[in-house]
Amino acid sequence: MGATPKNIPLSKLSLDIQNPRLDNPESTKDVIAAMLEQQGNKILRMAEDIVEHGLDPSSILMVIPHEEKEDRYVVVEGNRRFTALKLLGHPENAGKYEKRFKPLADRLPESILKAIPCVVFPTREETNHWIKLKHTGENEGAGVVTWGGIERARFEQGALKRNRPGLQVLDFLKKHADLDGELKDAPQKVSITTLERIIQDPDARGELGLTIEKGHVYSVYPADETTKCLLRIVRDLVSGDFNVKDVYYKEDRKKYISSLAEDRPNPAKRLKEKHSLAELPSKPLSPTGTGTTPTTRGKSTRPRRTLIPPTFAAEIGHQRLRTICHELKKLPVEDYPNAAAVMLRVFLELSLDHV
DNA sequence: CGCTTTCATTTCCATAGTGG
DNA sequence: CCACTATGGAAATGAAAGCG
Repeated sequence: MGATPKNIPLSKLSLDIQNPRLDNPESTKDVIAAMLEQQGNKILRMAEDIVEHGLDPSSILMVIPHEEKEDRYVVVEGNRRFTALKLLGHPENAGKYEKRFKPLADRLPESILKAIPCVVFPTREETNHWIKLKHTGENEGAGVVTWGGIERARFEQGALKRNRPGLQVLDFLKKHADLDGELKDAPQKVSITTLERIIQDPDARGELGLTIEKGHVYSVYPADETTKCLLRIVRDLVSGDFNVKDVYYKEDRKKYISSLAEDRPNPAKRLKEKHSLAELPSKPLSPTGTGTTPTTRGKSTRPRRTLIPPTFAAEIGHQRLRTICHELKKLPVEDYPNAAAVMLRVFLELSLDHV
């Protein structure tokens, strides 16, 4: 152990000859040449970003002491960043990219190159684990788990100002519909770009009674009509046998929308005014259950959706029976009436045999 | 000119293949 | 026999073209 943070000037840092991105370079000159050869434009882009925003403070260079030269360090992690910095310091080494690095170098505040935040490790071995985590994927979750479409959309809508229509649809459904059973984690599972492909098609929008202005989604139908059809679409999206290719081209989308049939909103119920999906008040929990106010905690007022109540407790000695019981607590009867019926029969017959 | 649609590139995923 | 890797194909996303 003993990784210590330290600010080191550019002049005291060396490129790593053993950089895994490169195939056997001889000298640091080669390293730079090879890095530029491999990904010149990416490094240029990074240099631009550094000039504009400075160095990413959350991600510092990992260095180890130089083997020969006292007082110098070798950069073992962050070589792309370091190459960008080095070329910002000495654009004359950038070969064919020189002309493009020069103006960037002129704009770079000098202080940046004087003290580059690094973390010093005593030996290369001690860096291996951390480098692996950064570069070899998720590592069962120990490493970097990259964002999917939904996470990205959330970020774009939240932190950046860009509105994502798909996200508004999902948030709307979370507020206004009971997402349970197969749809419980639908908001995480749907491919948001596919959803947006549908609702960004003007013809589809017309059928669904939606409009999008500056990324904000509006509906001209009452909430329950909107919910009905959006829920259907989301259900299709997570159903497994549905993906982009079903709505890839305009013609596909047309077919798909008409296949929604009565799940489309009823034109008779069209409202005069459009309203924003985001601003609709939440729907009351159970519109029908007025008298029996379920203020008491404990029992759920929601109608049961499975054959065996999920709370049902029984000691079942038989392995297979136990798992069948478990499955019957999860299988939504509405959606799988036959499977549920057959399973129940098997469950009963096996139970009798077992007794 | 901005919004749609189509095309191209990148990324993801499943499966066959390979070696321990 | 199992676990891991390479590979091809499909899907998602980004970019360009097209259209009104």
